[in-house]
Amino acid sequence: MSITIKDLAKHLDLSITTVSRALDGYDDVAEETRQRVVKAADEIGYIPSAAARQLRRQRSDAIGFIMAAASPRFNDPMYVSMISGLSDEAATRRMDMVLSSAAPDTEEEKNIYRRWVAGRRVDGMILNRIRQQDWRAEYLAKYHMPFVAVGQTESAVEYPCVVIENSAGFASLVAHVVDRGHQRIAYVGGSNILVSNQECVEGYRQGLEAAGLSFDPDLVVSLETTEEAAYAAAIELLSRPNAPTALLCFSDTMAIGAMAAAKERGLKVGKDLAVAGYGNIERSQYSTPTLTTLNYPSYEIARHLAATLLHIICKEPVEQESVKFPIELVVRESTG
Amino acid sequence: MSITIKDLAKHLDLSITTVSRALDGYDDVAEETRQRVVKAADEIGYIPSAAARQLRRQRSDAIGFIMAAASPRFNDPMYVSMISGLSDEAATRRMDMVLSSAAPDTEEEKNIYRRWVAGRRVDGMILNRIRQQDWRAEYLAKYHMPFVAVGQTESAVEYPCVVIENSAGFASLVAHVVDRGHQRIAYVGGSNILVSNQECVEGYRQGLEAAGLSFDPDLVVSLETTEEAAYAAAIELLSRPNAPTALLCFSDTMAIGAMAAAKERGLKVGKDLAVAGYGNIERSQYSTPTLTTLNYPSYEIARHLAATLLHIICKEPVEQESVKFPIELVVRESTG
DNA sequence: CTGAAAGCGCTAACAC
DNA sequence: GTGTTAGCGCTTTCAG
Repeated sequence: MSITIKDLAKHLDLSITTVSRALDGYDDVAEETRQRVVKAADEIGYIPSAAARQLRRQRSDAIGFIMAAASPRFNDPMYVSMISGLSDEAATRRMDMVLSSAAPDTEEEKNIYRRWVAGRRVDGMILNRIRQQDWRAEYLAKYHMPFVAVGQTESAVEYPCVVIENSAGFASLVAHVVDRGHQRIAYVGGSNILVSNQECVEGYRQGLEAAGLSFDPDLVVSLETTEEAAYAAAIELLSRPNAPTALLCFSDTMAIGAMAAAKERGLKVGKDLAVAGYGNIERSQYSTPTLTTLNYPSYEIARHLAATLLHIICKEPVEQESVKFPIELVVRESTG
Repeated sequence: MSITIKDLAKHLDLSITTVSRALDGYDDVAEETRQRVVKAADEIGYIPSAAARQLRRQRSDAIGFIMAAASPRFNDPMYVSMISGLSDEAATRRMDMVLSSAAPDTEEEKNIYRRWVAGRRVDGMILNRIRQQDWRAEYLAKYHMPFVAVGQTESAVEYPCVVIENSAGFASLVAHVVDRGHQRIAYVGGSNILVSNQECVEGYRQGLEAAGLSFDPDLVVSLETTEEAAYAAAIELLSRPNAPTALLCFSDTMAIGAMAAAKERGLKVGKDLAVAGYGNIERSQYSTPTLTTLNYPSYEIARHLAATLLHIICKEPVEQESVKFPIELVVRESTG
């Protein structure tokens, strides 16, 4: 089949041991020999078999990531920068990333975990969209598979994560629209299963409190994180007798749906109605009107996550168990 | 470490051979035994080690894909649907996708290929953005690594691919703007190294010819596929004494850059100037004005590519060597 | 129908 | 410094 270490050893008239050690840069091999080996390996095009090496070393040199599939063929554009960040960081250590997508909490998702974890296909995993009770964290902990995540669950398992300042972000968003004169502010949220959504609600509540406004549960909705769901919810909210004048959304995509609803209802966004999103995806700066949002630095977050995970895998000390990522307000036209 | 086939065999008081065969569904094992084995494997949570299996079977059960990294932290949003399509299709065969990103024609890119191909980390590769002289195709062919691609190179290597009707697409785009009354039409293109760009130029030329307009090389520019590059080029084009009144761009991102240039020059897109893109990315329907573009069904293309590749890997007959994907015109505000 | 044994390609003790 | 040897966990002949 492919060219193996045996071929190379024979070619050089050396034992495979010596070849292996020379290539791995051990110091108990004569410098001259090492050079000969490296040169020959290069000429002959020898690359160690990943499978053999993995089997022997009990390491796969790969990290795994699973995208939360929304509907088939549609996934959040944020994933591109996330994935780029993860694979860029992995590449710095000559590691690979193995990727899949699955709908959250499905049998399909579990199967991938089983394949990857019990089958030792990866050395570690990255999780995002952490859920309140997240079986993934428990599963990985149980199998001693290193992992890092965006956000912390409620479960007992401890793991390194990046903390996104969702509460502070939404509080600042509330402050911003209050400053623009709004009093009836709604929160168009995502699934309550998501920890981040709950944090956003909390920030929303804090923001209201800080502004001396009362929290009205009727102005908080919990939806699927899609444009359509947000559109429908916004239509309903805006049809109420005492309709809100500001809609703060859990994602930019949802905000865009909400803006469509406003247009449908004959309201001018940025004037009659304030709309804001979360994510600062590219679209948000090209929508009409341009969207006020909270910036979410996904590439940087991903690099940090991967770097931390690689530290753990390589048993290097991890600087900090959790690092905070500030979320900053990006003011554009949609809030006037 | 993890639980192995040996443990399971001991637990059942069977030989590992029988266990292996029972699990792989061979028919030369007693039905009763098979059931016992399957049940025990499930209870005990046995999953075969990926590395051991790969080593023995000389297959990795994974396909590889490398994104063309533009600048660090920025990658085309089209990749999300592409990657989703690839991994969804791979999942249907319980295969994984290994992913990386690298700038085209760099040493980094070559290193990944070496690792994956010579190291047998993948069973096949998917290529997009095929280049005129594409070393990747030659390299993969040389190492007998199965692959499929978006588009065909000029090199001698034969491989299955999807053919994107770039020429027909751009010809229809020209026809459309001519129909809207434009006579001086420029092509704001991508790198000439890309086969697809050349095809677009060809379609542009055909479209002009069909409309009885002459081809002016000065109205064709070749750039990096970024918003910034297109912005700069559009500024230059629009400053000319005999400026074009229509800009057809190689990508939606470039078209958005061109629209920004038009605004800068005080031109009203859709009225004074027609702009069109290619890709039909999400942004294109939320830009101001909304963008006329050519739809590129990346999810479907990806699924088809992966399906074909998996056929080849599994040595199943491939229906057709190359399949054509039609590119359809999506008319929006930017062309009036 | 089931088991014994070889070996995929590599690394890591351990000898010399 | 270098070679011999024993496995990593699995699949697959080949016997029985």
